[in-house]
Amino acid sequence: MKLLVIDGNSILNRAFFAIKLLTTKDGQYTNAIYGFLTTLHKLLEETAPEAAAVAFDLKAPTFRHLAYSGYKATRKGMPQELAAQLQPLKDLLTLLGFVIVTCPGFEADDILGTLAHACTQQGCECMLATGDRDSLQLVSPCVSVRMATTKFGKPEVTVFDEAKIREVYGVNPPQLIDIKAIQGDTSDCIPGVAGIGPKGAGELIQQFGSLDGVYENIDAPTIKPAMKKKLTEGKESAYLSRMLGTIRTDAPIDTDLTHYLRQEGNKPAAAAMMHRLELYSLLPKFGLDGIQPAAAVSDTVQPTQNTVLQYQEPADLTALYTQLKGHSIDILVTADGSHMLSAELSDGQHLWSLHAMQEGFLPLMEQLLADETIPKRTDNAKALYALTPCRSIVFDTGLAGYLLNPNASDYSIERLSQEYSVKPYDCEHHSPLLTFMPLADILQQKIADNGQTALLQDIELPLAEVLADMETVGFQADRQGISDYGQHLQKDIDTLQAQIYEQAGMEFNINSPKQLAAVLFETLNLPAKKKTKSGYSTNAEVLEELRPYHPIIDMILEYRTLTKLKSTYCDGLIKVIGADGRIHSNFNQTETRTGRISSTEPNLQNIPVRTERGKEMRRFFTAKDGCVLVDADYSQIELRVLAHIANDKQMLEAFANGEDIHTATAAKVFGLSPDMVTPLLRSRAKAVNFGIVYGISAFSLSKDIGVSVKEADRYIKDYLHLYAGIDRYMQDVVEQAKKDGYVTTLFGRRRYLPELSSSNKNLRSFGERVARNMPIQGTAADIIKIAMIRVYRRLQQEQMQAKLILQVHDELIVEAPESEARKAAALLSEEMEHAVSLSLPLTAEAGIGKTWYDAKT
DNA sequence: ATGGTCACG
DNA sequence: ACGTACGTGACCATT
Repeated sequence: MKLLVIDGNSILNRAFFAIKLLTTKDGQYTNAIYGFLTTLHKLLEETAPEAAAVAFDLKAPTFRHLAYSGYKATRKGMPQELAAQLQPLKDLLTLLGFVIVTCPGFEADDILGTLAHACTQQGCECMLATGDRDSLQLVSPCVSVRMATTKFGKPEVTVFDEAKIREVYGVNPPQLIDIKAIQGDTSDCIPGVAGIGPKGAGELIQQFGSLDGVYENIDAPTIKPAMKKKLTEGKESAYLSRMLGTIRTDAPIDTDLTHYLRQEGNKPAAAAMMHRLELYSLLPKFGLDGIQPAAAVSDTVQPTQNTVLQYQEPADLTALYTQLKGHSIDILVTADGSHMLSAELSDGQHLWSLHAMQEGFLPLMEQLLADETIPKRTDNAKALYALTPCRSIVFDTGLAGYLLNPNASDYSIERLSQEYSVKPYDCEHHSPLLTFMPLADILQQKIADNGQTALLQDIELPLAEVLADMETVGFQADRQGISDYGQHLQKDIDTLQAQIYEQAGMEFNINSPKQLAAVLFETLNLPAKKKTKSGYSTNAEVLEELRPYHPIIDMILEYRTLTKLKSTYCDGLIKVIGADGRIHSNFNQTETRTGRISSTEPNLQNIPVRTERGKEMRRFFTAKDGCVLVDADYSQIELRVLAHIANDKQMLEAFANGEDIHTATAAKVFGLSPDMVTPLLRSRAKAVNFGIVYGISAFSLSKDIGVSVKEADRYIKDYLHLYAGIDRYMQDVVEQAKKDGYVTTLFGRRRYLPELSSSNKNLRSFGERVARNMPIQGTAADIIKIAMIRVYRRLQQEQMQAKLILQVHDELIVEAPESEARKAAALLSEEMEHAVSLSLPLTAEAGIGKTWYDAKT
């Protein structure tokens, strides 16, 4: 039989330091777990053992620690980021069917020694896997060591048998103990003999065979007087070191090797755990692809009711509606990936489970969903609204999950059931029938506990309908116009490409940062500035500085601009224009950590505007025949929100007086009258205003506005002195966040910040910046969401044809018949300005035009 | 799949 | 001494 014994701590440690920190969206660190499991997988493939054990240290000091009091002194505790991964790894290994072995008073390598010894006695082959060279002393005819390392994130394994050790160290494995006894090992706090290193120690043992041999021959002529002196003075230390360095083989652990035979484990639970750790690439490596992850893995939360539900065969569905109408009934409508509906209905005693394949299902659902008197819960309100008119949708598990913690990427009922450890109802005859009602109950309770009920019911749920409508309506696009513009761009791109090749003296792929860097910094010998992980950076900021050195730089910058426009906007947009001539973007409501919505396939929230040539794209976003576009955007919404939240007198006053905030800031900071503020000073003040919202640093500000770090630091200090309320807010919000573990917006939206308790300074600083920024960005997001709902409802109430079609964070676009244009514009800015009442006014100005380009004010 | 780059607020 | 502004998504090259 072949037994694989793994030094868990050693391999976990190596993996942790070899792989950059990874976290799940919930903040669970996973890099060491990931590295450990890839190494484990490689070991299993290479050694195919029938039995396996994973050894771990326990925290308590071992006997060897106690034997030498200096031992612990320099040994640092493991970083918190690593410690947090230990228990999850052990749990996962157990679920994967591995036996975990620990032993109080013994270290992991003593367990390796003990199991190796047991194998030797029982005539089994033993393979030890570790990252630590100490274990090499255990190698024997039936014991080999797999030295595991991680290179560039990939596991590597070197096999050490007796021959290999003789080749590398020139001695037999047990003699390694004696070498170490002389040379010592600072990392293990083994003193050795002062003044003798690896070379001297190795020669001595090779010559005399052992530590005893050395001291028996201490007068031998090959030992020079200086060496003899060191050895004599260090004799006691040498023997102590040998004791410390000898791995024990007598740990009181289970040595019945059959107990380590590999087991199946609990595959669904293991798969669920890997999903939770977001280690998707490992699923196939452990035979877990295609395994349905366990729906519930923990017993910590019981279903809210202990009702035993009687499963009812779905009967005649038309009759069912009549039966249900007027009774208090719980309905949960779920939409699968392709928005195919199913439903669960319960009257407290019975459970009906309905699906789309049943005769009469859709008509029943449409009737149920449209019935205002019947409250319904769902896992995807937006999908329901997109499918059919709905009334009284009172709860959405996905939106609730998102509000409870936006640091996740998946708000499916399946994943939420795991996160909140919800068990299915116990349902007679069909046990366990999966129902998500208990999950909905728990989420609803948690939303209430968090004070987020209004946020859910009054903002997110109504918004789902608005977004569904925006997606359905779409934005008309001028396909021919885009195509012509693309052709025009392509001509210029071809010309530029030829010129670039000529300047470079060769042809290469300009789109490849790697090849471009080679041309610029090697062929043309331009001064390289910034580096990235994989080479020299060629981004616009770097190129900008290189412009004076070579005419090719301008061409490349131009080429980048044009190819971006061509590929992302011309080619990209043409691909997604529907048969109706309109672009139907997807507006995701549970994507961002701040509460903003995001737009995909295509992203309509990053259509160019900052340069004239890019802005041209907006001419191809048009109103349909007989209609115009009405576009309104908030003026400085984030700074206004900041002024409100921080309750900063100076800034509130500036806004209340209708001043230009950047000019006002410049005037105050530089002590000038507003009409003395030059454009340069205003732009610097503007950069500081932006920087403040992002959680400024002097370094970044200096880079942004091109002054020294010292000068930038002065600006920030003066700014915070002037706006004392903002200064206080920026300190308070971080302090509060550290206390609570999360920050919130004015409307109770939360973001948890595990980064704040990281031991990594950069990560912690990041957390602090986020703590300062999220309440501002998030509150602005809340406000425009409220405005969207109000605009949507007003347009309905006024029975207008106009439709809301796009949101770009601080901007709303309505497509309206020409006859409604002025009314729509007034309505739009009115609803945006009055969406909420703050201690300063919000302003939104509307523009009207045939295209987006023309409508934007 | 990841990194580099660049488009937006 | 180091790395540095918040939030997104798409495209391309490379692995």
